[in-house]
Amino acid sequence: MSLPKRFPGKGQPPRISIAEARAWGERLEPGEVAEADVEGESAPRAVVAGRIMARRDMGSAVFLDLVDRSGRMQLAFLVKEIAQQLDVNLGDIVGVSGVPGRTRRGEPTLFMFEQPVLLAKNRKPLPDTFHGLQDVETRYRQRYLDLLVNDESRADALLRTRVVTAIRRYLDEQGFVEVETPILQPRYGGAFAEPFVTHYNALDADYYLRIATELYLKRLIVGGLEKVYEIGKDFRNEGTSYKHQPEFTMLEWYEAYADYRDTMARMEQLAATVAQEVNGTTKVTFRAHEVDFASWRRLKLADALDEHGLWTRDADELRKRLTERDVDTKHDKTWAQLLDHALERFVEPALIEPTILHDYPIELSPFARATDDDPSIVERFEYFVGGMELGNAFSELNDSEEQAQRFAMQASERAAGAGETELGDDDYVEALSYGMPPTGGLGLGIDRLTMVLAGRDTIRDVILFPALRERA
RNA sequence: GGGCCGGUAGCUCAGCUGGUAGAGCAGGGGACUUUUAAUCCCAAGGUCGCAGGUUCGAGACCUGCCCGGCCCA
Repeated sequence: MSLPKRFPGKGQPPRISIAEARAWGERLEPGEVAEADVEGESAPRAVVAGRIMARRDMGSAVFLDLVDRSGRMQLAFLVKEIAQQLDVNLGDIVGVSGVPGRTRRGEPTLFMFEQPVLLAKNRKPLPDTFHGLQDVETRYRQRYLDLLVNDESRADALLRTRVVTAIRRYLDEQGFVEVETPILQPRYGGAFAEPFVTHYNALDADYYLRIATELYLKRLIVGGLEKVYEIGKDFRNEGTSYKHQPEFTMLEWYEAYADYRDTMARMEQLAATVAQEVNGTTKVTFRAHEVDFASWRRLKLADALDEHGLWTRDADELRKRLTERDVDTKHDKTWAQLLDHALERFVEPALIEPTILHDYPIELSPFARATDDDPSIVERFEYFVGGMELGNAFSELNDSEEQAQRFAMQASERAAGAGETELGDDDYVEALSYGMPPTGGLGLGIDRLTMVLAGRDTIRDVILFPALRERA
């Protein structure tokens, strides 16, 4: 049997969404069906299509639940001959044309007077439509089944697209231009992370999947595009956790003539705007805490560490204090690494309320501009919600000579045993040497933001196809 | 990489102290004239993650491995 390639066919009334058909039914009284306005006209029809998600046989009457992306609606087959010959099952995709109405009990229903058009046959049993699909591994490996039977999964997927749309709308309205920069790069940089390495056959050269968009976007600021952003995948060759995936979606923006204070204000505005647009409120519950995206605390990094008795510029002293707190520091070679460890272990988990942590040590921040009153501290901030970092931003270093020195500083950190450092990028330094306006830049983890807005505990719930090992 | 937990029918789950594999839903057949997790009857459905081992006998106990989850590094 050959199934139709389109529905409805040419010359037939257009398909409407199930939500629209349902609303049509809801305008009628219980027990009522839509009637023709004019004598001699046939009753009005609603043409809809979707997947059959329930079938209830009742003697010579059959009821189906039809589902599309907009919602669910009951179909009633009350004509005996049609009901008895109805040859469709759970999971089949059908198109129908029916008269809108409501049953005696008030359920919006399409009353059917002809057979549905079978558009796709389901040949495998669907997962339990009452309990849904519970096995997390199957949910990730066969996400289509998860989306079909678990309403929350579908809601999360749709919420994520609203997040991205809201971000784009905000930035577009603010005069930013969206750009695309290379994912395959001859050098990687812009973050402290291990790259994925690949090989470019035509050039016979190793290339890297980008770990950040930073350095290309700033080249565009040099080129005069003034306000740019990119939303795209970054790749980091590391393990997974509730907040880590090897490929993840990052927003970065760069704004000429702005500094990190302007960038803080813009981030706060974006966060509140997106939350409001996506959820209708700036308040969300994440990991059992209610937090408000419209209310950000600003805290100096040194003060945050001092609250835990961990602010000192002396590496030996810091190591001693961490060891006293049962932290294993044997992998931390430099002061900067010890500090990072202290931040991650004690400060970050405590930042439940939306918090901006600012003024970072220069060793950890090779692209950020120094503060006016302390050359060892840079105009950089990271921001946190629910004990999780959402992003990182700074007043961009725009002096090419100083940038070259910073790369040299990174090389000496590396020589001292720091594992995560920036490799130099002469091509980037050259770009800066043509002059880059003072610029404020920011990165934002889209997956993590979506997690918080969706109230999900794991990043895998907001990534449709999370990374999994190949099954043997 | 380490520790803990899990993997039984397509799905959701039982399975005791080791004694030969169970239910509900889905799928098949039947009954029922407004049901909505419809209901009722019948039949069918298994590499108990994989491989070894212990035992008269293993879904269960032991070892290794695979996949997933949580925590730690």
